[in-house]
Amino acid sequence: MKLSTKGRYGVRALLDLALHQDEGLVPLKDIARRQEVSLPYLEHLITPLVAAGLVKSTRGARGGVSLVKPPSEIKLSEAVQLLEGSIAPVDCVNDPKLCHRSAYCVTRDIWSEMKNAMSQVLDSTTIQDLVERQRQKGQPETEMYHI
Amino acid sequence: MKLSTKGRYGVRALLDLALHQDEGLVPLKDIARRQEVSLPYLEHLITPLVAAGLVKSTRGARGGVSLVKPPSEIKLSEAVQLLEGSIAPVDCVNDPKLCHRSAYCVTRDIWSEMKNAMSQVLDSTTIQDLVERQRQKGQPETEMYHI
DNA sequence: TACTAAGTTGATTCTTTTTGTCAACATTAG
DNA sequence: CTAATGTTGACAAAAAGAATCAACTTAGTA
Repeated sequence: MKLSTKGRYGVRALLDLALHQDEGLVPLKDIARRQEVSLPYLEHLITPLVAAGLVKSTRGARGGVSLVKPPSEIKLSEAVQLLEGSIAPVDCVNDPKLCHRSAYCVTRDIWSEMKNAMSQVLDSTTIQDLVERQRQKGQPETEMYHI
Repeated sequence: MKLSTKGRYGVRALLDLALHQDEGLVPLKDIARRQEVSLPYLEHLITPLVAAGLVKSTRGARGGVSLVKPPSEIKLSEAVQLLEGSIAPVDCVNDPKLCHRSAYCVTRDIWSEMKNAMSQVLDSTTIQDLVERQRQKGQPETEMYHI
């Protein structure tokens, strides 16, 4: 039941982007540095978010990425879905036809309940919520880390 | 966020075992056949359950496995923990020291909430609950599948 | 116009995890 | 004694995860 780095880094990238929105276009390089992720990898992480229209990218000098919607309208469920695919613990929860036992399988019902429990958390949290929590905690990113 | 076959097959094996408790010791071979899992693989799945004292095994002819506790006292959280390890979406939820960002990381808080949501489902469901659901659904296993 | 700083895309690679299999062994009933 | 079972550890094939690299496109700017 582990989240991959796609989901973890991807959500952090969105949060980082939201925190720096006011500075205009944010270069991936900056996000990569602050979030301690390699730039080539971040480029791949951001791809599905751009494809889905959650993030807009601008090429060229002074380019970068920006959020298309306000952070308050970006649910974590949406982001995680794009980054990781379905959070269902087992695929048969989404598509019963994948397993011929589905109709009589009671464990499948439990995995479905787990999915719902997770969805409830992710549906009720937005990037804006993360922004506010971050501002309360302070130290929004690693910027003050100069070794 | 996928459950591995260990968790899925393992919980099904426990349910199968609970459904056939009254027949005395249940050979792994029978569980493997009904649950459509290879016997050598099932042997490995059952190992942590035996080691934890959840399941008792008896070698030799007419041997097999049996539940140590009544099904009503076996929480799914306990079973899944043994089969899969922690359900925390990220390891830093269990051990903040794993990541130097933990203290200021708000995404970690969200993953922690997800873990709690999942735990709530698994803590409140026992193998006995599965047994009862299965009896209501009928067709407890594949026994009536003769092609 | 050239140059440079970006994002895009696809191929490739390395590592780890998953999902098993196999063989040798230990134990017990009959 | 023998057959049926569980135990253990080594091994391996396949898949997924986690990147890296190179070639390309685009856009600002000197």
